[in-house]
Amino acid sequence: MFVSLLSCVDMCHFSCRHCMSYPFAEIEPKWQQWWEEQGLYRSSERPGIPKFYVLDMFPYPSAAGLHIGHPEGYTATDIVARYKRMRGYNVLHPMGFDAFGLPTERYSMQTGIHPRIATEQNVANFRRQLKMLGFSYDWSREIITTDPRYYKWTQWMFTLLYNSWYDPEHQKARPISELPLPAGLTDPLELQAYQDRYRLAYLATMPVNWCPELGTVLANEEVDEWREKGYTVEQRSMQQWMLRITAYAERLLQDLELLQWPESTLEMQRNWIGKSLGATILFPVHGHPGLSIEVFTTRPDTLFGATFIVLAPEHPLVEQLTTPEQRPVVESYRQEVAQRLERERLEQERPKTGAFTGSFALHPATGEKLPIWIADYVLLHYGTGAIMAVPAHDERDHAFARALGLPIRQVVTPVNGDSWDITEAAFTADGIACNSTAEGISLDGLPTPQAKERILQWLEATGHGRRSVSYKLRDWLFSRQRYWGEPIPILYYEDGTRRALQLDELPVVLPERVAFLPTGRPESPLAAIREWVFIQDPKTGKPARRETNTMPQWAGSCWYYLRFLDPHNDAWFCDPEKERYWMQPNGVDLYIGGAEHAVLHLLYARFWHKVLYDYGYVSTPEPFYRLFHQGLILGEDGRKMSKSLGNVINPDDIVARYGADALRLFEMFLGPLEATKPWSTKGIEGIARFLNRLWRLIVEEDGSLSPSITDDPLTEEQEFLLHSTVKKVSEDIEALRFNTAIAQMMVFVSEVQHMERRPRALLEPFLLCLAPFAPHIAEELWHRLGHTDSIHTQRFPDYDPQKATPRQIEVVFQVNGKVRAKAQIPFGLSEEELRRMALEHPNVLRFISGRSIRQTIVIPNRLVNVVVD
RNA sequence: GCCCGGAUGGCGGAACCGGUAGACGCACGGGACUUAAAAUCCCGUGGGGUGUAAACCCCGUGCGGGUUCGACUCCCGCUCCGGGCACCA
Repeated sequence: MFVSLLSCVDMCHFSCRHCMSYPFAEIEPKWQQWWEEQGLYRSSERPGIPKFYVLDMFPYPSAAGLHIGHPEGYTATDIVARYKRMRGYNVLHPMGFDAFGLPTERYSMQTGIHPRIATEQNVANFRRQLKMLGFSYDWSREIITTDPRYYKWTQWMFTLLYNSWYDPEHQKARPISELPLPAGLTDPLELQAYQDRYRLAYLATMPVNWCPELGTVLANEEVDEWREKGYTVEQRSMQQWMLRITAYAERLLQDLELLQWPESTLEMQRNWIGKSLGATILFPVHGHPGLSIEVFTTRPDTLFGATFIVLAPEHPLVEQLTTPEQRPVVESYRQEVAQRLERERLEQERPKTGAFTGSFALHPATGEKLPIWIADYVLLHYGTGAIMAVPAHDERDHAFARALGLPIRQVVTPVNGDSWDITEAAFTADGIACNSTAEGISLDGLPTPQAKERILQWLEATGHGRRSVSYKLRDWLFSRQRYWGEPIPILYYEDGTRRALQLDELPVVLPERVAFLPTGRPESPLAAIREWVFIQDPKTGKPARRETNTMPQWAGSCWYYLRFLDPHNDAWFCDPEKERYWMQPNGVDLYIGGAEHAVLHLLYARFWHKVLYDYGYVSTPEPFYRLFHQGLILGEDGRKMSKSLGNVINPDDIVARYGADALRLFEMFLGPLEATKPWSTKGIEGIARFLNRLWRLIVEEDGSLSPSITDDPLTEEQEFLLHSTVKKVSEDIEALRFNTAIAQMMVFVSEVQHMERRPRALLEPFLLCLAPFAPHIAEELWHRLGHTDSIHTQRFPDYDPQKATPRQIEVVFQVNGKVRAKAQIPFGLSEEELRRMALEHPNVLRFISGRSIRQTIVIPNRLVNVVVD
């Protein structure tokens, strides 16, 4: 009985939903097919017509299919693309797939399905889902980064980097052949080693994160993710390809000025680049004539407070500086540190440890002997890998001095003259210099900024140091020991020389037959395919070995926005004329994607773009001028959607139940685009109601056109409703405030619902406003109203500012800032008239009686505030 | 620890340049239609109070101050939440 009752309710629910909902399941695929047949969203260069390039961050096609978060950003760009088209712009709105990467390779290891096949399947599913949502992509421009016709150019760009050096004088990349060489450098291996120090892509041996189970190195940002899944990650020293992104640090920082990006993202990039101004100072080593330790500091004004020197444990001078007596201590400390690196480095306030080398440096101003220590709180890769320790004015140095009993000398006092207990804590703020006098130099009494300037001049004049700049940014580790990535196009010869392949030799195609299972050896599965690795080089006739490492996942996304401009060109990555047409003057005009790419993809792509710019291959210094991040959509429970929590919403289910238009509208209505906000199943039902109400304005229950539709001219009220709606919707689209645009459209529908006669002149412009948001229902109703051409090729309606202002408006009368009365007045009523009305209003009189009026403030069309004693 | 965001009804949110706080949606309550339900439509809904009623009053945008005729909005000092970086000299 219970069961039958349930099924009855279910059936009723089911059948009612079908008879009451507009037929989205029919009309959505119908129009999608029609649009495709008509080629409605194809774009081509049309000189003289203003262009608009609106781009999504293309997805990684996982086996799980589209996540509910994908349609959020994609709908936003689609609304803008459709709106701009209707405004007469030549819009480029492409889509593709970023398909190389570890997740697919892992999937293949588990299922035995070849990554190429798995990618094809996943892409097909993603493409189906994207088409189901009715996005206006120009699918003829689709690209997939794993296509050899695409990655040919990714490989070519690598060779461009390899064949370039950064000329600091001209501040740009130049061909390596133009690198000035030292006289007498003729040996090929020596020449190669010399050039390697300048190439933008170079080999370096360094400690990396190696995961034995995965059989690959991992990027630093990937380590935590895999450790959480139970994999081990260890440090290994391996030879790796690096990209010299640090050469571009200053330009990457400076050009952020050109961009309209979220402040948080700009800030993250600035922090990531991490520019510090300061000085490098030379400390001669006692007993080693001619040998100096170079330190970097941002506080040269505290030079007189330096009481010891600390080198990074891996610093190249440690060997030479360690005295025989101290060797055992130093050696054991270095080993301890090397092992510690393998453990988590996360322990926040690790106690300071170190070892004394036995040597001393000489203070450049006082000649005092300063002990030279090594400690792991000094990092090899930042600054010069060595510091002058000023425990009085640096917290870390203070902690170290306290832990090891080293002297602390105060050389800066608080500006306000307060005393400061320097043994208790470091004083790190700016202040007034003291105890800072030696022969020929004194800083005493100078405020910190002036003290810095004085000491810098002294350092430069005496040759003890110079102004310098340091960046946190490090070079980009670019190789992976993976199969599913772009092969790095390098050949090695038996004599130790190597060369990058030339354009006519690209692409280096990924061999199809491969064993994916990790070998346990620190090399790519490609290394096992001997017939692919070992070849006779056709250009030189010499036996050669291919590079078996592949590129990281980020490579393909570094330039895809350029390939969309000319996706089928086999002769060049992008025709220069097409590049100029679509990229001038502001590159990608709108780029929307997740904030998780704030520093990785968005920094890497900017770097590659600048290299291409230096060669004149692209015409703008930056790729993406306006960037926006869509916020995360949480599960209905307010937690992040995840399979294990069971709160994942699948777009396929939503579209089946409510239609694509409802999903699109709802994701935009949820809240501000950039906000994190929870999904709500009840909420989408509200959107479905709105669309049904709209449908019933025009279509009768039997499917015929509503008899309420007339050819009447608009009344004044109707004109106001229409023009204020057009104004609100167009302004909100430009500002990406889709939630409030939809709210206004809801107001419109509610009002029209109550009209017995519904003029076409009211409904049709409204459908044009709705078309970018809900393209299917707008197209269907447009056709039902008798049109035969597409609504999406119409002009977006203009509004008349006069008609968008109401005739009557409510104003408030305040007494001392409190609302005491309201009144309906004609819009634009004069200040005098308003003031008179306020002062005559009984409720106002009641509050001002017996008091004297000090002031009356009149804000036309808004309020009158009467200020009384 | 440092850097960036944010905090508004029962919930998601709105309020553009300092000018009616709570648009729009959800949820909830009442009503109409219906044998009944669903769907649909109408009315109400920040909290408290006075009044038969029409109305009217007080409080209210995380907390404490300030500027202003007037503050969700600006300034100073906190609390909590989210994100990023993290021994960067």
